[in-house]
Parts: sequence; C-alpha cells; structure tokens
Amino acid sequence: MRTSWADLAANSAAENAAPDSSANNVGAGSTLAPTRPVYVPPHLRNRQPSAESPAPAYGGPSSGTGSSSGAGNSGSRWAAPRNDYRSGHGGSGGGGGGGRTGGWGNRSGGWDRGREREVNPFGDEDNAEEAFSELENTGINFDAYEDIPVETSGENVPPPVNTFAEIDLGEALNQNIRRCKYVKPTPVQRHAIPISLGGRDLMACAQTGSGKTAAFCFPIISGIMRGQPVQRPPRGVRTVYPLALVLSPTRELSMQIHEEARKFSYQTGVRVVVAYGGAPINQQLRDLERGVDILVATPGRLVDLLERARVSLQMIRYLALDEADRMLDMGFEPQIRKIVEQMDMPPPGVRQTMLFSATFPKEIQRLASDFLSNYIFLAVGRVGSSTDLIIQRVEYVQESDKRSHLMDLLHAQRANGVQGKQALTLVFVETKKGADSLEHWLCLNGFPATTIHGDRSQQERELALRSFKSGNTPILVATDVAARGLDIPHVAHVVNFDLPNDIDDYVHRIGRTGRAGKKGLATAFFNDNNSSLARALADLMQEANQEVPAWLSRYAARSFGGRNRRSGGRFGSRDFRREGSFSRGGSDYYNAGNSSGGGYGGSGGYTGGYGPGVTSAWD
DNA sequence: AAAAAAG
Repeated sequence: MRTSWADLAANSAAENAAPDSSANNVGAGSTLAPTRPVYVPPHLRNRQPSAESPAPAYGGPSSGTGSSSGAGNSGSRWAAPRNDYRSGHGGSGGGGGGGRTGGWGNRSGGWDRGREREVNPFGDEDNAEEAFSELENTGINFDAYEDIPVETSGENVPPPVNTFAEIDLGEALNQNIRRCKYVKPTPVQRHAIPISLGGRDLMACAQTGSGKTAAFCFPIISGIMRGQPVQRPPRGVRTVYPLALVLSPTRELSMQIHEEARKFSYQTGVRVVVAYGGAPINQQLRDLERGVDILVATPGRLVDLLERARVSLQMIRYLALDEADRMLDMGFEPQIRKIVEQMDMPPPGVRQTMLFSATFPKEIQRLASDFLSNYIFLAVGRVGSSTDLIIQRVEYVQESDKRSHLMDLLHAQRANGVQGKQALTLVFVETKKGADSLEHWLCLNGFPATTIHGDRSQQERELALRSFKSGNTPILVATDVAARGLDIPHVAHVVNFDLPNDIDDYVHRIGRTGRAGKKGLATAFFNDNNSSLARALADLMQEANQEVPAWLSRYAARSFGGRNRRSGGRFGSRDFRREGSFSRGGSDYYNAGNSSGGGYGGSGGYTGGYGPGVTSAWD
C-alpha cells in the first residue's frame, strides 16, 4: 500500500518539474512517460491501489474494500457509459482559455496522498446539533411531498424519479445518503437529479430547505466518480484544477454547503474544499494543494485564488450557483461574469451549469441564460403549506416604537417558552450599525443577543452563529447576510424589525423559520417607510392564506406598485423563455387567474397550487 | 441606500 502511494508522490514531483510546454504533447490517449503519475479515479482512491490497470477499472470486482465502508462495489453498473458532458469533444469549440483541450482525455496528476486521513463528517457534529437531529429526522411529513406542484420546461426533460434506489448514484454515495437518513428524494431532488445526470443544464427554483444542496451535489459527486479521468495540464506547480465549482453569496453559506458536500462525498474519494474571505488564506491553500475535485467558494476569495494562479477553472465540468438570483444582482454580477466568462472556465455546453434559487426574477433569468446552454427550467413548490408552518404577521410600528415593541414580543415569548428558555429569534435589521446598536440595547435589557453582519470579523460572525444555534444566545440580530440559505434549525421566530425593500429578500428572510417541518412565526414591523413594499407584501400574504390586516390592504391599494410588483411570480418564477412567446403582461401562461403572478399562494399555481411554503428537514 | 464579497 505505502509503496504505491510513495510512487505517486515521487511521480507527482517529477511531473511538477516537467516543462510547461509538455502540455501540448499529451493529446488524449497518447502514452505518457512511465514516470508520470498514475491517475486514480476518485471512486477507487479509498482502495488499496493495485499495481496494474490504474484508470479504467470502474467498479472492478470488490478487490479492495480494504477500508471500512465498501466504496464502489456496485459492480458492472458503473461500467455503463458515463453521461458525457461534451460529446463533441475533439472539435467542440475548445475549452475556455483556448487550445489547451488536448489533454482532456486521460490521466492526471496524482494528488492522492493524505486521503487516508479523511475525517468522518458524520462523527464530528456539535453535541447540541446531535441532540436535535434526532427530533429532526422524525417528524417529517412525507405525505406532504406527494402533491408538490412542479413545473418544468425545456426540451426533452428527463422524467423524475421516485426513489434514490432507482438512480444509479453508486454504493458509496448511497451509503452516505443512508447515513444522512434521507429516505426518499425531495421534489427538487426527484426532478433535478435526473436532469443533471442526463447532462443537462438547469435553472431551478426551489425553496431552501427543500434539499437543493443535495440536488446539485449528488449528480456532481456521481459524475466525478464515473467520469473519465482527466489530464490536468501541468501549467503551474501549485495550480489546482477542480472539476466542479459551487459559488455562494456568503461565507457562512459556503461553509454550510461545504459541510454538507463533505458528508455526501465521504469515502467516495471525491474531495471537497471550501475557500472564502475573512479567513487566513494559508490553510485554504494547503487544503487545495492536497487535492480538490469540488471547490465551494465565495466570489471574492475565488478571484483572489485565480489571480494568484493557485486555482484554474480549465477543467471545470460542473458549475453550480446557489442563490443564483443573488449572485447575479447588481452587486455581484461583474464578479460572477469575471469568474464564469473571463477566466479559463469552459463555455456553456462544454461544462454543465446548474443554477438554484428560491426566487428568480425574470430579469435575472435573462442574465443567467448567458451561462446556460439549452437548459431546463424547473420550478418546485414548497412542501406542505406556509399556512401550516410559517405564520406571517405584520404590525404597524412607528420607527420610534420598534424597540419597545420588540421587547414586548420577546417578553411574551419568554413567558410562553418551554422551560423558561427563550425560543430562537432571528431579528433582521437594515444596517450593520443598526444591528450593533440593537444588539447592545437588547443585552442591556436582559436579553442575551448577538449579531452577525459584514462589519464583524469572520471569527465573530462564526462565533455569533454558533452561539445562536446552540441556544446560548437565543437572539440573533442580523443584516441580510443571514437572509439566504442558512440552515439554522429551530428558529421559532423571524422578526423583520426593518422590512427589506425587496419582497424577494422578505421571502428569503422568513424562510429561516418554519424549517424541518416545525412551525414558525414571522413578524414584520411596518410603517410609512415601507409603503413601497405594501402591495407586494399584501399580495404575498394573501396568496399564502395569511391574514392581511385591513390597514395593509389600504396601503397596498394606495401604493403605486413600484419595482415590487412581483410580475414574474414568486416561488418558482415562471420560465421567462415561455413568458415572451405565450403571454406577455401580467396574465400568466401557467395559471390563468393568478394575475398577481404569485406562485406563493395555495390555490393557483402550476398544477393546482403552488403549495404554499413549507420546508423539509433536508437542507 | 444598504448589504455582500479580497485585503
């Protein structure tokens, strides 16, 4: 065992010494010098390496299940032809930077040393987390998944699957699915996974909490495992060539995705590395050097790594954008375009691209279509009903009364709380300064609070989140940095102390509660400053079968709508490609009569109702 | 206008 790995290391060093120009000589299938490193496909990396037949032995007989859990004994099924992400490879427009596609076929630099130290991601949970996860995995209402409305559009949409078993993900991945206690796929998984496995690009609208992380991770991991080994051009000694890139808009969300992806890829040999700002780059560089198949990153740090030439996107086969609408809004778009279009990433059609978000305004869809090729649009309603799970309230509160009003809520909540403990309450404010000052004031008044926002150090941010999750500090005051994607179990109450200007942000914020099948409460403080949101808010609540205060309806009637008209619909915005050709204006193609465009509500919707919001335990 | 993301 050791000898082979020692060889790999030695060969790797040899490769590093090779002149750059050698890249031109390693066409697909050409024989390489015997001293070059042997590529070990990810799914074989946990086995005892055998001296012969390094690469193509997919799912070979269970010769080496030497390490604990049988990675890859699914036998001949793995010999099936993979879904080739670039069928026209030789002449297909060249990968990214141009001209360097020569070596895509075979073998690679081996960076497989050190893999034996893989930490069991299922073993190192927080204790608090563990206690909860028991509860977590019981009360799932699977029946609620049966009639989730789903809409797909695009050419030749692969049919959905009903079980994980009928998807050929491979034994190692299946085992991780069991470890995660996933029993059956969520709706977004049922649809998205076959689409991705079929090699298709995807734009998916699905609520966080609907299992979308797994929906894009499973096909990526599986695809990397079954994929042909690739040649990593020896461009620079320390440059790494990930095969998949997952981008997310906040550091904490990247961390969360990384943690999940690590679980899914445990003992598959597929390596996941995370890179984000605010943390020392050195550890991240070391992680990268140990090898990376899937890179999870925030845009800023990734650009840094690209500019230092520590990462190349040349070999990217899979690109996933989480919270894609956020990634493409005004603040982020240039950075994303730089990464996706101006570095060395293969173009659409060569790589496979997946975009996920709970909200997808059609202007953003238009931007996003630049990144996609012949994609499938998927809209999945939420599980169950927000009527059941998230109760939304709006209260008219003057600016000057907000603090005392919040205090009243917190007092009442504490009185009702179990064992006198304060239920987890997430308070959203507009500004970072406002967050600090509200936190300070809450603490002064006997409510243990902490805060998370972009002016805090990364260490402080992570501490705040942990402290909140553990219940140590049951009140978290946050800016929109915490609005999206974060899975914080057991948030009982989301308070919109300051309402956002954009209804989509409201949707994301309240989605932090009512998760994992638990009930949630969302309270908003509304006053004249928020009048531009009145219409959208009233519509949204109406569609979710929430009680809309009469005063809010009056505001809504008076308001001029503005940018918040929600023309595109809410959850699972409609595919903008169809909108153009069929129905313009407000009336919608999928659902005549739901003219306010909402997918949010209970009655309209694609196949009889965009199941109003709910969540699964699987995110 | 604010927030996020590089240092």
